[in-house]
Formats: sequence, structure tokens, C-alpha cells
Amino acid sequence: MTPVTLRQMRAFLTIVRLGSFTGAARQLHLTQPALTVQLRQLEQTLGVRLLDRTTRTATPTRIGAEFARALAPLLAELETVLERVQDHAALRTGRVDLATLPSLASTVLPAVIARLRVSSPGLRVRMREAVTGPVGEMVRAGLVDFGIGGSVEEDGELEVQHLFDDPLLLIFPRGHAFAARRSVTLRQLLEVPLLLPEANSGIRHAVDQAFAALGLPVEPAQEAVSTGTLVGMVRAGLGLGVLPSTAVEMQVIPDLRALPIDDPPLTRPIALVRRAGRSLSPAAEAFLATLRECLALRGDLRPAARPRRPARRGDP
Amino acid sequence: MTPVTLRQMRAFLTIVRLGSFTGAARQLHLTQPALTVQLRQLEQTLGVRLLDRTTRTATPTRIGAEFARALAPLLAELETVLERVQDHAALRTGRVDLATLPSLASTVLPAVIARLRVSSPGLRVRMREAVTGPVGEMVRAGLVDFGIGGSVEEDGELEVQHLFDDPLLLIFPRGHAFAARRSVTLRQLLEVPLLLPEANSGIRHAVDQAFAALGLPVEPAQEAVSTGTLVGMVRAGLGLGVLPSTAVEMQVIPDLRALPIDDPPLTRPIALVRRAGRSLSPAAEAFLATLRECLALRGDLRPAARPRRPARRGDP
DNA sequence: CGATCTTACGGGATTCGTAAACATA
DNA sequence: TATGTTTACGAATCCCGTAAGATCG
Repeated sequence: MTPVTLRQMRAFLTIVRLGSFTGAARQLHLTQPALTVQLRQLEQTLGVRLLDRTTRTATPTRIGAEFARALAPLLAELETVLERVQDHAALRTGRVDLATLPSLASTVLPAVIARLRVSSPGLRVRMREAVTGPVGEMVRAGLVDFGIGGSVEEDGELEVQHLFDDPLLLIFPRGHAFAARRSVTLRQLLEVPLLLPEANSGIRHAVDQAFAALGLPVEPAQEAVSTGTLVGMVRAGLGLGVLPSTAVEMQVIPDLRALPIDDPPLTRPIALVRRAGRSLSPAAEAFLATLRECLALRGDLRPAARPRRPARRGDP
Repeated sequence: MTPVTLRQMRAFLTIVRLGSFTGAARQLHLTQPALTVQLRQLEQTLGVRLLDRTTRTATPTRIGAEFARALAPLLAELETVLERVQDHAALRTGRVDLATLPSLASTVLPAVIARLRVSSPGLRVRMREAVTGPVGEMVRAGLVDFGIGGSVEEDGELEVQHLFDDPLLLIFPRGHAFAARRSVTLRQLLEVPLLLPEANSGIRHAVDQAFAALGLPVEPAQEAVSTGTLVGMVRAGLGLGVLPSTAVEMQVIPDLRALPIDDPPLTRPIALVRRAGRSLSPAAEAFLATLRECLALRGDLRPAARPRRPARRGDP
């Protein structure tokens, strides 16, 4: 007792539509005898004669006609469902849900989205802004496909991949003595009033760690919650600020100057955060590929030799 | 590029439902590795990962979940459509549309319908009454599946099969001299006033032919259109009537008697009329089989060695 | 006689099950 | 370590195409 096959039913519908085995065989790229066998099997498993054949024409039985009428829309809908799935693979359709930091959301990622819209206009990107901690939580909760933010610790549920290092810049008024330099060192920061982001931010974490590595104490003259506030403070002469290059990028700062911090280079790590054991949609993969293209195009972000994630079960 | 298979999609849905390859394999009566292959092929042809597997559980991807949601009702509906077709083969469902003569519609065929209702309660029979000529036309026009009536000529569209010979009886008042006999001959009918059905009826045709075969003239004393009229005339003493046994059967005739007509036996042929080259539904076949059973049960209708119709293309 | 469907048969592909390797909790 | 998935491979099955047979107009 062989089960009914999609191929058999498609063959049946085609024969009914054309009223001929030979014509249907041509359309299906099959030999006519093969079609005969298909239909015979279908009739055998159903136990019902579906077509009355003469040498001239094949006309459906009453039961065959009822069957065809019920079957045609079902198979058509099945086709569209399958095509809709394949649209995801071809990037004609898809959605990318991601969580990221405000600084990236306003600078690097819009460029990625723009590039993606050109290559794959059918994709939609939904970007949610959050600070580093919540980015991980949003990923963990499955609210987003993945997150791009400061590094969080890897556990059983989260998998972290380093993406690039975002250089931190020192911001100060044009008239400051540093204006003549091409870069400053970490130690030199101790000699000026420092304006740093608040304690629980990823930037502050990177700054603190860098100083701690040198055994130096850090005492900011002032803390700021938002990038705009910090820029305003610098402009008001309250001190010299530290900001990520991506954040500086978006600010139009005619009266301020920015210098990289060297020796050691001060950066904050930006990583991809994804759920462990979960695969990404083709749309999400395309987004990440485009992101990496963008990182490669602009040399300033040091895309850091991509550490391939451990091979996962079923990967090609 | 292998096409998507029903089997693959059923496997996918089962895995999603159970959240496990092993469980799905058990339910599908398959080995678990076979299931893995099935799903891998499905994912390959669709180009999309549908399930994220760990050693513990298999959870659908977002795309996989959407696919399953769309697929499940489609496949379920397909199942019911297939079952509905198979119901015809199993005689759980079906309709028989037939045309027949009033005399048969009121006597023989109700017994057939009753018998059929016992063996196959799901079948419905729709019986249309007509005289012999129109029976053929109704079959030709496809208004009915088949007809049971007087013999019509076989042409390219109609196919005729003799079913049985319906004996014609002589009807007369109890007090008549024939009352002592067990049968009468054709010649003896010439000696009495005859009451015959109207000229274009199948019965009249049979009577005329029988007399013509013997070279005898026929002059009815009176013609009648309906069976009831003819019986009334006999009862009124207008003459002796000729009626088919099936017609007499239904009349309660306490004051009349009936005798078979021998030497030669006078009968009218009853035949199955069907469209040439068209197969009958299982329900119609069941009806005919039951009809033949009924004919075999009652010996009086001479079911005449069934002349098998010529084998048709594709017959088992 | 020509067009069409059916049957028969050999070659190639597909699919299953068994066994072993691999991964994760 | 135990459970569950993947990979590999031999055997059975299925399916197609070619060729010959049958049937109807």
C-alpha cells in the first residue's frame, strides 16, 4: 500500500487541466507511459477511477472532478507556502530583529541597513536600542535575533563573538594644549580633569580596566549619562571627555577636537551576542555579512581577525 | 534539485509536534536516521534551516515555526480530501443517479434500494422516472449515471446490456373462462377483446413484435396510457389487459386474475443503458450488483445469462 | 492508418535500516 | 556516561525511459 504522492496528484491535475496524457506529459517533462503509471498508482491507492480514457481524450469521472476541484486550490496554496519559505533563503523576504547600543544604532548600523537595502530590498530591519546589559538580556529572552554591543559573559544560553574594537577618543576644546598633538597616552589623561560616562556603561568599564591594568587610579572630574551631556560639559570647559569614535562621529563638533588614546590603545570591544545553539535566519546572516563588509571598508574600527565560532551540529 | 515531498513535510510536522526526532521516528514507524535524512533534504531544497537541534530537543526556527503553522492545516485538509475520495471506494459515501420506468421504479427497484441501504447506509439513490425513449436520452445527456428500461439501440454514445426479461401477464376478471387455465397462448389472445398500453410504450412494442413474428394482426379493443387506467378498464369489463408482471405486482387486485402468456413466452426486455466509454462510480456499481442479487433471489424475472460487456481499456 | 493510451522490462536513482561516530547535558 | 543526532554504507525498492502491444476515430 504505497501512500499518495504529491507528484501523483500534480500529474492528475495537469491531465485534468489539459484533458490529455500526452500533453500533460510534455508539460511535466515526463514520458507519457510514466504518467500512465503515476495515475494508475493514484487510482489504485485511492481505490477509485478518476479519469475515463479513450484514445482521443481523458475526461474526469464525477468523483475525479470533485477530487480535482478540491485538490487544485490546496496544491496551489501549498506552492505559495513553499515559495514563501524559499523567499527567506533568497533574501526576498525576511526580518532582522536586533538590539544594540545607542552609539552604534546612530552611526555604524544605519550604514549597514542602507547597504542591505540595496542588495536585498525585501528585508526589514528592526533595531532596538539598549545599553550593554539589557542587550544580552533581550537576546537571552528571545526578543531579538541577536545583539551587537559590549561584551557580556558567555554562558550556556549566550554565545559571544568579538566583532571589532571601537577606539575611544579624547575630546577637548580647540584651544587646549593637546591640540598640537597627534595622540595622547593613557598616563597623560591623569593630568587633566576627566569627564567620563557613568559607571555602569561599557565605555567606562573599558576605561577603568585600562587604567587598572597600569595600576593607575581613576577619578573623573565629572560623570555624564549621555553622550550629548558629556559633549556639552567639554564645550563648557568642565574638562576633557572620553567617548567612543562611533559616538563622536555623529556629533558635529566645530569648536572641539578629538585625539586617539595610545600606549596602550584605548578601545571598547564590540561583540555579537546570540543565543547558543540557535541558528540565525538567512536575513540575520545577511545583515551580519553586510556589517562585516562595512567594517572592512572603513579601516578605523579594526575588525579584528574574526574568531570563528565553534562548529555547530549540522553546519555545512 | 529534488522536489519537496509530502513525506518530508509530514516528518517535519511530526518532529515539530513532538519536539524530538526519536519520538517522531517512533510515531512514523521509521528509523531515526531516516528522519534526519528526510529533514536534511527538506532543509536543503528549501534552502532554510527549519529546526535547531540539540541532543535534548529539536526546536523550530522562526521560519520553521511559520512554515509549520501554515503547513499543518493544509496537510490536514489534504488528508480529509483524500479520505473523502476513499470513502467513495469503501461505499461509505456516494450517490447513484438513475433513470428508469415507472413500473420498475415502483416494484423492483425499491427492493434494491432497501437492500443497498442495509449493506451500504452511506449511499444515496436518486431515481428518476421516464418512459423508455427518454431514459436513453437522459443517459446520453449525462443527467443520470445510467438507466434501467426498455432496450434502446446501441450507438456510439450509448451502451446497452440486457438485464432480465419481464414476463407480460394477461389480466382478466375472476369470472372469465380463462380462470381455470394455468397459462394462455398468444393466439388465444386474438379471440378476446384486448386492452393494450399505448403505442409508444415498451410493452406495446414487445406485444406488437411478438404478434408480428407469428404473422398475426393485432387490434386492441382499447388503449390505455397508464397502468391504473388499464386495470380499471379490465375491472369494468371492457376486455382483457396485458401488463408486465412488475406492474401487476404493485396493484392489489382482489377481483382480477393474471396468467402468464406462453408459446411463445411473451416478455419485454429490460436493459441497463449507460454511456459508452464512461465508467460507473463505485456506488453505481454497488447498486447494479445489488440489483443482480435481487434478480437472482426472485426467480420469476429470468435474469438471463449476463452477457458481459466488452472489456474496456484499463479494466482490471 | 494515425494518434493515443497501456503494458513490459532494464538501468539508475532514491530511501531505508544497521552500525559506528559524534555531541551535549 | 547516557541520550540523542549525524554520517556511512549495503540492500531493497521505486521510478523513469525505451520498446512493443492494444484501442479508438
